[in-house]
Amino acid sequence: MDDTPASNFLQTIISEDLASGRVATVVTRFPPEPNGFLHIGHAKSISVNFGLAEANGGRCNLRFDDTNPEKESTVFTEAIEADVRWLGYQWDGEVRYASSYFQQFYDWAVHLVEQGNAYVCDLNADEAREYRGTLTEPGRNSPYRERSVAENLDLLARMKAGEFAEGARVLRAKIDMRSPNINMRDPILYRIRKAAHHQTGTEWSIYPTYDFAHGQEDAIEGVTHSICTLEFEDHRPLYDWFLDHLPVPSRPRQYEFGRLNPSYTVTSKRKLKQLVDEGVVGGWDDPRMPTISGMRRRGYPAAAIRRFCDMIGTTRSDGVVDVAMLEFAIREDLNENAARGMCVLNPLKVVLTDYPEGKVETLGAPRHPNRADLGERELPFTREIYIDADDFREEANKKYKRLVLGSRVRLRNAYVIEADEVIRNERGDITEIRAHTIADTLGENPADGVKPRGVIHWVSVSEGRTAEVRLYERLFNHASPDRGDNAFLDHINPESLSVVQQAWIEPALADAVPEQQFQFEREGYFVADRYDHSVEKPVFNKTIGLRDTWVDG
RNA sequence: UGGGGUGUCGCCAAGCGGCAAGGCACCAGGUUUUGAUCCUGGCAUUCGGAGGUUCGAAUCCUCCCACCCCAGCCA
Repeated sequence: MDDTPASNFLQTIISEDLASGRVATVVTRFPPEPNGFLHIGHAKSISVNFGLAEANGGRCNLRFDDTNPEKESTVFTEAIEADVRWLGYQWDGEVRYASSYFQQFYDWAVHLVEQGNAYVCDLNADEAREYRGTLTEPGRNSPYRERSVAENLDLLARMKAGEFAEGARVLRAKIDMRSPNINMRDPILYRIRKAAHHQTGTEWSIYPTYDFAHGQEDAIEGVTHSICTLEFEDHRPLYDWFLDHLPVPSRPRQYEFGRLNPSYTVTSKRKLKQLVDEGVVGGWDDPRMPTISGMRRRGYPAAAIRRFCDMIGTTRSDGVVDVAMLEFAIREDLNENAARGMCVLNPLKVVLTDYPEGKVETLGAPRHPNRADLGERELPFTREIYIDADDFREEANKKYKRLVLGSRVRLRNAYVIEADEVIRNERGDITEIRAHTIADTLGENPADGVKPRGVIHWVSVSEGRTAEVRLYERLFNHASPDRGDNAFLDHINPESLSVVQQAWIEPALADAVPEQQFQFEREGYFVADRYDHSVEKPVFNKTIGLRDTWVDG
């Protein structure tokens, strides 16, 4: 895709490391905790980590940071692996698990204790908080801080053996309770958890914290550049402290970049879960969700998501990225690759009075206006057709480029027609339009020089098929729904989903395969639903509308 | 009032002492059997603010301001 690595501060660092010989081969890693579904923010992290490795001839690992058994499960590890693969990336070797290093971590904890750099603390959570101090006040030493090495070793072994209740004791590093960086105030290394772990079962009753695990995981795997988001910046001194005090096999370095915050959406796991739990959306992969599986179901091409991640760059500043940029990337990809078809969402029947009853004329139409390689499709034309009700007016000004009584419009890929008459029901609603074709207008302009006002799409009444079409709009009607705590639910767009039960599609569209993407001409991009679509019962999801610059109605 | 960060066009973002890239959005034209695409042009005398250094500053120095992160036995 890209021949030159994107210019950003991380690439600059890597280039220097490679040039100086500090690093021979770049190794990065994408380290999600398997406690939820991946979202657009993770896509950015994936793009950064895999992208940097790829651009520099290195490797990238997929590693599950599974240090907290209570919230994790294999349904998430499986979903995450699928998402990463779908995005188009392949990790180096086997999937890694922090949990497979548990014994090593424990040995290192013993090492720390032996060196006098860690101790078992009996303070409970509330007491520990109190001793920790505040942002502006230093903390105080735990009364258990000066236990002997022997006692600490004994207590740690018994913690591991499961002798103590959850919360009864923890293992802490002995650093500095007066440090202005709260992470350095004797951070917790191990806590007691009796929960079963999805990988290690009941083997362990103590589990390492993120801080005591992450840098060592990187060191074990030979990760050279450990890239995370800005909120971990304060943890870097601790990350380095462990590497300084442990006999680790390599020396990784941590770098941080600014998290991706797209407008009109939320990315906090808690809030996404709330949307699912409260039934605001249909599930984690609802097409309106910013999850990778949601975007996939919505029809966003993986390549467009990757392109978007490249477009926005990688920096240390935090800001809100306009979703218009994501939308641009999606349209750019789909415009290039999606086959065209016609679908009438709001049907209005047109009878071509001069056209023979029962005649079916098979017209050919290109699948793509400027990609001959995609070939043609057959397009049956008949006396009765459907057009969209929005494409007809009894009268209109010159700017209305659709069908108007007494004037002409081109039927896309077919004839120019002229509307003659409107048929109404008892209530006065228009139920049908009578029109006639203009002779010899297949691929030709009318011989009399009277040009049609515009071009509209259509579907044959007898040859067309019906489909369910799900129309999606933004889930939120506020650019920053994430602000505030629960206020985000007040910004839900009540019209984020509307379903057209019986739209009319041209027959060629019924052959669609799940996840196949199309442009329904003049309407937008649509995808055959990954789960619900079938040839017998076609179901399409609206991915995104066409860019619309029509100003006057 | 502790520590760590960030501030360049509406949004994202290059730039790293030599005279403000690019993309998105927007606006104006052209082409067009999709009001799409495509093409052309426009869009920061100014870089959070104020001082200073220098022939020359978005880039260096000083002070100030705004915003973000940190007080889970979460990651």
